[in-house]
Amino acid sequence: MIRMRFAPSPTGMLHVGNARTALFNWLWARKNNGKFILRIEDTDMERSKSKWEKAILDDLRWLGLDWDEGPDIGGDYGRYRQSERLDLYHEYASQLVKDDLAYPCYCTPEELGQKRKEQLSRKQPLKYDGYCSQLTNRGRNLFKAQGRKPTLRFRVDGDKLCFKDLVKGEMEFVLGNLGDFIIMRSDGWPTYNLAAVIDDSLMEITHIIRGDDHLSNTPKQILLYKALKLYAPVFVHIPLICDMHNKPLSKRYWYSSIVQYRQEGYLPEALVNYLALLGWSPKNGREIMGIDELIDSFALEDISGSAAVFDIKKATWVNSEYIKKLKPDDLMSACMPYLKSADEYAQSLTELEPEQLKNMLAAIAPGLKTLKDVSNEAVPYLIDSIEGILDTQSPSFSEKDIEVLKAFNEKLVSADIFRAEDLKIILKQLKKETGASGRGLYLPIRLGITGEPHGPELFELLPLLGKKGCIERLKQTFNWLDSNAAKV
RNA sequence: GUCCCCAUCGUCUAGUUUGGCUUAGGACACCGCCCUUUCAAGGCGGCGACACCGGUUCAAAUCCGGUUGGGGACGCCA
Repeated sequence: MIRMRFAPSPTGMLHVGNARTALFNWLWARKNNGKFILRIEDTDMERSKSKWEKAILDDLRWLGLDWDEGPDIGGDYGRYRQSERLDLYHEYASQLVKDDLAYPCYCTPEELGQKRKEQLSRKQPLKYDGYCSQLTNRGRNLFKAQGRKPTLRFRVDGDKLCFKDLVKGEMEFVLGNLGDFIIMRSDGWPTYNLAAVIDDSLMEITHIIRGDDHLSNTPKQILLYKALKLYAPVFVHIPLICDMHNKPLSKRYWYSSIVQYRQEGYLPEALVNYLALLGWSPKNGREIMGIDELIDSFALEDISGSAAVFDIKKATWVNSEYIKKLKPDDLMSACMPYLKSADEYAQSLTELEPEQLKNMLAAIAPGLKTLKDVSNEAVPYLIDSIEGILDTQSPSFSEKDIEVLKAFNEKLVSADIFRAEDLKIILKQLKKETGASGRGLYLPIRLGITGEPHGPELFELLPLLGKKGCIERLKQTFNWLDSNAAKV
């Protein structure tokens, strides 16, 4: 049974990088009919907040990355918050002390900082000098008498350590430049390395897919697995995601946290699709892939070894592809929240007849990059009054344009029915009578009816507005022109 | 300072394991054309890369060494 995990620390929003890590783990679990476990690594009491845990869970759900075991639903492998597993860490840590594989260290953070500074200025490798590893009982008692609370350090022993990483290949680390490291804090809480090792082993995690910033932690962890006689998982270190300056993605950019994508109108399936393409690509070269296809073609051997730059333009393109594929009903319900939270124009759309709104949205869908665009794209075509738009857009009409508009208005008034075919005939006649064609014909009509120079196909739009709607809008435009004579 | 990772178009990448099939393929972006008697959408096309130096070889993007560049780790963060 393949058991994968995602183990975020609740110290902030779910980021794009973490989301991709979660996704890869999830994909591998689902592909192998394995389990996907969510574990909260909240051993940093200072920074961990339950509101962040909640936010992360929300984002994962939104992305569609569901878990089989986790803090909210439990599971057969015990508690899923590290803060609730303290007894386990103590148990294993005291075992290490008993075996003399770990020892109490009384150095204070200040002293350690000082030592580090000196090593740096002497251009020496940065590592713990092992001072407390030599401590006699008397020395220990002396520190205790001072009221110092010790940390626990793991004794690093041996000359080198090898392991295989599924992406990076055979790894070899020289242990000589690794100092004894802290596994238990002076306040009795474990550090990341200890807690993660114990949990991954007890939870029988088979593969760990994580960012390659953890690559140099891995030797420490393997040392711990060995010392604790615990089973170690397979390591898969994936490259980081960078911004356009080639720095690991930071919160500096709005698009680095997942929650932003909800607000900006990205579809979760689209984001998942794009994220999957960052550092991985399928053998067949396909790019737009639904979740099932993603699961089907995902393979660890196709993960790239080099860092990827997050390209918001491509992410947006993927999103627009997904919007185009939406069925009218789904499109409408997907757009609704964005219409409701937009300005009053957009809100008035939500009161339209569902059928009419659906048709309108379908007409503008091909031009949407994000769902949020819907308010900008749709409003000008759907509201009854375009006076506000005319005031803000202030389109300019030539004399010829106005002539065309007036002629168009007359044709409309005398038109029997008004469908796309009727419109075509009307325009044909208009062209003949006014001599206007192409841009000279279409643009004034678009402006006169919508106030905007861009928008969906007129042949779809105008029939939806209806004869009455078009005439009403033209009337508004004529009025606007009269009161803005200077602009004509 | 020490250790580790990475290096193909502006970006994501294919090709690298098993050297020739590659005038290095695809996608985004950009540009142009076509379609639609408009914009967008759509179709077609263009631009555009093997970081550098050496070695091995009949042959190297592909193997080896070095250089440079970028990133990571060295924390009582994860």
